[in-house]
Amino acid sequence: MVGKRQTKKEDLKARLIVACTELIREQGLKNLRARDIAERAGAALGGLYTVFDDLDGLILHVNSGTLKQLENTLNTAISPSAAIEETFLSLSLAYLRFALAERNLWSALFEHRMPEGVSVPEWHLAEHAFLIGLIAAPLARHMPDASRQDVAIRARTFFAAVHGVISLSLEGRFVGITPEVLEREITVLAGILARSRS
Amino acid sequence: MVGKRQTKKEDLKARLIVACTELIREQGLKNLRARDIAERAGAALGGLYTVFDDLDGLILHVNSGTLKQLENTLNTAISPSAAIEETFLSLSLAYLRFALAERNLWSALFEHRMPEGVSVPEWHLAEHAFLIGLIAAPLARHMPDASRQDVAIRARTFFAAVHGVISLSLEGRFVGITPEVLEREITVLAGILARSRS
DNA sequence: CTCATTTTTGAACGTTGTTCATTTTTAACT
DNA sequence: AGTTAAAAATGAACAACGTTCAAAAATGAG
Repeated sequence: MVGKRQTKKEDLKARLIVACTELIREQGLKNLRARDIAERAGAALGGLYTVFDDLDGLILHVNSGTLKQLENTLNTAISPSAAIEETFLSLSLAYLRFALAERNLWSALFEHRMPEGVSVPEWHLAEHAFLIGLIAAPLARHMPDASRQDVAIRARTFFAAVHGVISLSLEGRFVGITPEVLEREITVLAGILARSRS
Repeated sequence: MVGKRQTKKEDLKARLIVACTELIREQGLKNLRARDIAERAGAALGGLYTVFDDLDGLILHVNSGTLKQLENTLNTAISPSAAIEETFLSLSLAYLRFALAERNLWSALFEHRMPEGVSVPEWHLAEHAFLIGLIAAPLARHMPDASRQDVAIRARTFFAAVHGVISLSLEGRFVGITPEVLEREITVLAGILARSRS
């Protein structure tokens, strides 16, 4: 049997992650406060620092959960046998809709920065890999002479391109465009990339 | 003749912008401190708030200067009569090199967020327009049936795509790639976009 | 039940951005 | 030049933040 000590600690950790996720979802990463998290989790302020090194550690776990959500969403949006045009289109639109539906959680994935000198831990970097894999699979069939690594790099490029369009739109930089136009542009870009030959 | 009052105020404003620019360039937006800016500008802490509403106002002016620098760099990178492939390639590579050379100032352009509820002032949003214009000019020749606005939207999409690739790389998300590979990927993407027909 | 150990707590600390009463500077007017 | 009201500069003080830590509460082995 697991001791009451460890049980309570894991419970606190889970409550903190839930509270932090909700607060980021509701108010965005920039308005996140350690005191708000502790209060919503029903814990003392100091408790947060008995589970995580600092706020960044907690945010990393929230982002980890968001990535898992995103992975599920994207996985159910595609069928492995579909043509590359259809797969790119489905992935891009599913990504766009996820970003729109969970704007703050999605933004936190890319807005969050580690403090000076500290880099993102390896276990969290690795969690991004599925995004590349999703694109690399159909792309490999279009790059039969390329190495596995080159396909992965190209997949990363294509993801970053679509991500950039969505990101710059939702950030409200430049003059804003309507969601309908954004969806159209994403559709066009996904088509261009799917049909491309370098 | 202009009064000593106004002269000194403008001088203070200029010194603050220079100091803030240098500090962002050296240490990045995240490590920017109001006290450091005032000290480097040779001013009292409170002086900052007699010229700008808050730190965000000052950062906006720094970003304004960075955009002007970027505009000069990109303008000298292209020739108006060149083919679209060459123009897209030159612009993309010049943009990449600017981002690499002034990484922190360039990052600040996109990392900076206004406080809750406050939106970026119109005069600063308008300063981004040249980026779209640079791409829209050659693109219009490839979209003869499209309206001026549709061309601008597509130009924005293409910029965002290239920007996304550079942005995600320099942020160090996912597994990093070397500058050479990044340059290759940017070259490939610029070619794909230049040759695209939707 | 006892009590040494672990966990939880929230007051306190150092560091932020911002404000404001005070001092200093400016320039219009005798 | 001297006077003085207005403007500007100053830096101590304030509120709010992330983080720490001495003290209190909870735990579980004997």
